Amino acid sequence: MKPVRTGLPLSATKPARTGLPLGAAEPGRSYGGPVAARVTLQTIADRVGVSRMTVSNAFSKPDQLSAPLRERILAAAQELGYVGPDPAARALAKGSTGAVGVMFTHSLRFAFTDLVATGFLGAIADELAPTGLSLTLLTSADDGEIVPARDVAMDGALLYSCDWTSRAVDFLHRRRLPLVYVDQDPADDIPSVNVDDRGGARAAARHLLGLGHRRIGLLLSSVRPPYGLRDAPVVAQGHAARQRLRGWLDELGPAAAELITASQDGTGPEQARWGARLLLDRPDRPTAVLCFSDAAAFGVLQVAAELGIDVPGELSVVGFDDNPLAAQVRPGLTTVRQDVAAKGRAAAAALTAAIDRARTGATAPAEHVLLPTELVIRESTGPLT
Amino acid sequence: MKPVRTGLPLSATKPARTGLPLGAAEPGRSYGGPVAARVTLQTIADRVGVSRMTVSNAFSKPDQLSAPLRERILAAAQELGYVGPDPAARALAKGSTGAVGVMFTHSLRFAFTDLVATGFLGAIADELAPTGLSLTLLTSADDGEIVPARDVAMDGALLYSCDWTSRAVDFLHRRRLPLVYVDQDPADDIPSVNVDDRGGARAAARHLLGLGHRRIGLLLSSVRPPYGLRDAPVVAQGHAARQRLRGWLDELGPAAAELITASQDGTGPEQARWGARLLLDRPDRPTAVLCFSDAAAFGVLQVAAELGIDVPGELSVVGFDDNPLAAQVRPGLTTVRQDVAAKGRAAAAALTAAIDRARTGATAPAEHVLLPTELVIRESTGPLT
DNA sequence: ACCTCCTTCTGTACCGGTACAGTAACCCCG
DNA sequence: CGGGGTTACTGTACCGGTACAGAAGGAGGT
Repeated sequence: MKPVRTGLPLSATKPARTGLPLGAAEPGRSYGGPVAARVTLQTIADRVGVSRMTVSNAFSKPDQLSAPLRERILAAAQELGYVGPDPAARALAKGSTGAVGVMFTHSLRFAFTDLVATGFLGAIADELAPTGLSLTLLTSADDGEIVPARDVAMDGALLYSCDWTSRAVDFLHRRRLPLVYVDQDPADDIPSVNVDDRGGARAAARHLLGLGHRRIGLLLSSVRPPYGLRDAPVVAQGHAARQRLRGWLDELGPAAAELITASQDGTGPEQARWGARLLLDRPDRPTAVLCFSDAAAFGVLQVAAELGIDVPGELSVVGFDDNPLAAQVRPGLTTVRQDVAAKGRAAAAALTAAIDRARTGATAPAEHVLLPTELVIRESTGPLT
Repeated sequence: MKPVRTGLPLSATKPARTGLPLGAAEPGRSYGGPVAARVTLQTIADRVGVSRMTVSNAFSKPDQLSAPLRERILAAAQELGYVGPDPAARALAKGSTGAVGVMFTHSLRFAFTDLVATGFLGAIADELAPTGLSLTLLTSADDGEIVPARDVAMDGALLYSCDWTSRAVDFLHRRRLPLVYVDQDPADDIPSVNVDDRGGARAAARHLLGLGHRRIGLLLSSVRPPYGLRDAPVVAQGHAARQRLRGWLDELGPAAAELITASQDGTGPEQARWGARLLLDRPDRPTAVLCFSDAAAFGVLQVAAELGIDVPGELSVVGFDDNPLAAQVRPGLTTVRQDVAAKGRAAAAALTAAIDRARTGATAPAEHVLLPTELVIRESTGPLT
């Protein structure tokens, strides 16, 4: 007698299979309902007359059994319509799913509309593909019953443009998942990938100063009253935005009397135009504007055109990111390039490394990658006239 | 005595907890290694002095236990650093993960670069968010050890711009996952979402005929020699491409002697330019071109500009999709609009419906959605001169 | 002939939850 | 004061796999 897992109480056992060729196919203990019962490893095992474990090995560890037997098992599986080990069960038993998450605070739509985000994600997808890991898109929504960050099985996650304080991010941490921060304030024990936002911003500011500009507008993101320029490097939303502002102020001087700031909420085109108006409608209109992103800069270019302000004759505009559109708008946008594809590749590599580390129990210190930025001068900036 | 699941052999049991307040925290049976042992439902149960089931209910079915006890349990969980039921285990026990897949044949990068794809995916993401389902991106890659389509746990999947014959698609079917076809030849038993490609193509062709064009070029996708126009409606890759061609031929007449066809491989900009050259370099250059996508049409516009061919003066160009860029290129591209956002919403809705159906065992017939298309006339088409 | 090693397969004990069918205590009612 | 219905919690039996430690049998060495 050998015990066999069945739907019956444990005391019920089945006589051992002899391994002899079977006649008619056993139709899978059909007390599961009128539909065909679920085919599991056990079904195949019974059919072929081997142990469940051997069938498992046939799929997951081919070198653990003889080739002919494996063939027989695979054939039986095919015949019974068994595709392979159930992913959910395997995930539980092995402790690893084949998927990693990417977390956004913004609506997920942002992940597909913003060219900087899509470039980044595309690179991740490409980099992850050969490892066999799939990419799961996570939102920080935590209102519903289901909170992806807490309830989706995954092997690790990328935190990208996330709200630091969201409950979802907290879940991710508390689950002790291998994480990688992208464009976030680095933490000692968590690998991170960042670009040299501050350095790039400095270059942008120096560029304008070199052209003679002194009344320079700064277009910030999500800095609401009562906060002003002094607090902005702290309260602006997003590590990148804060670093960029810091970089500008490094060069311009934090107290520069002639700095004019405006802040927009969010990253959509409407918000960009709104922020642009705040700067361009003023009587003491700046002669140049530094924008926290290209998307924001596009708003400035557009509003300038509407107001009949010549760029770069009357107004210089500098963006950030080198969005693919930056080279295509007229005039071409001077901007600070970051290599989003490289960022994506680095992030994916850091994540797979972190997952490996967690799996093997290795305790290498967390790596912190800082990618360079580069000022790209196009037609939207010119000398003060 | 009540049996308690421990790491010890089954015969070992533990005396029942009395429910009295506990002294020092039991440090989680630390024979798991030097690091803190994993915190599970049982850990919390032992701590609070209730059954594992009650702890499970505290998280998953709040109305199954009294509020004060639930509070105590949640507090203990918090204290022990327990985030919530393990997603993998829950997936196995409940038979549902919180994620659905979207399958691409193209490199995943395509999912993030093609504006038609991103619009579609963004809409899906938006539509799915309130349901709590996460989106997992799947490739049809099946070379590695891990095949996402077979090895990733999910509740259902969308098949989008897929290679019909790929092994990955087959896996998805054989797993009996709830599926929805998008832009695929509909199958009776599987819900599908399509747009009226054929009708739209007819409108495009009629438009050109009405403008007097007779020598019309057709830019196809992935129709390699030895196949010609006659076979193209069958062999062209992608349901949409085939339907569009059929629609053109409906109006132009399949044997129209003056039709000129060219085919490009793939959907990238280079391929588009290459396909465009095939048409425009000929001595019997067509006076108008119907393209299977806007992306291809952009290639035609670009090459025409390079060759000094005036559009629409010497050449009319019609695209397909109404890619967001179609309105922005010069001259504005006449095209057949499909509402990709609506397609995404419909696909997401169909998938959640299919998943519900599978869950409840309901057997409603599969729905087949067909969304309208609309000819959008811009500046790239004009009368034959 | 005996011992060792390797290959191939098996059995048990998990992975960490949930479903479902109890059971005990309490409440209300006639 | 017994019966019927709640409410609150418990026990058992799974979900469908994998890890790991045997066990059986044959090959090879001495």
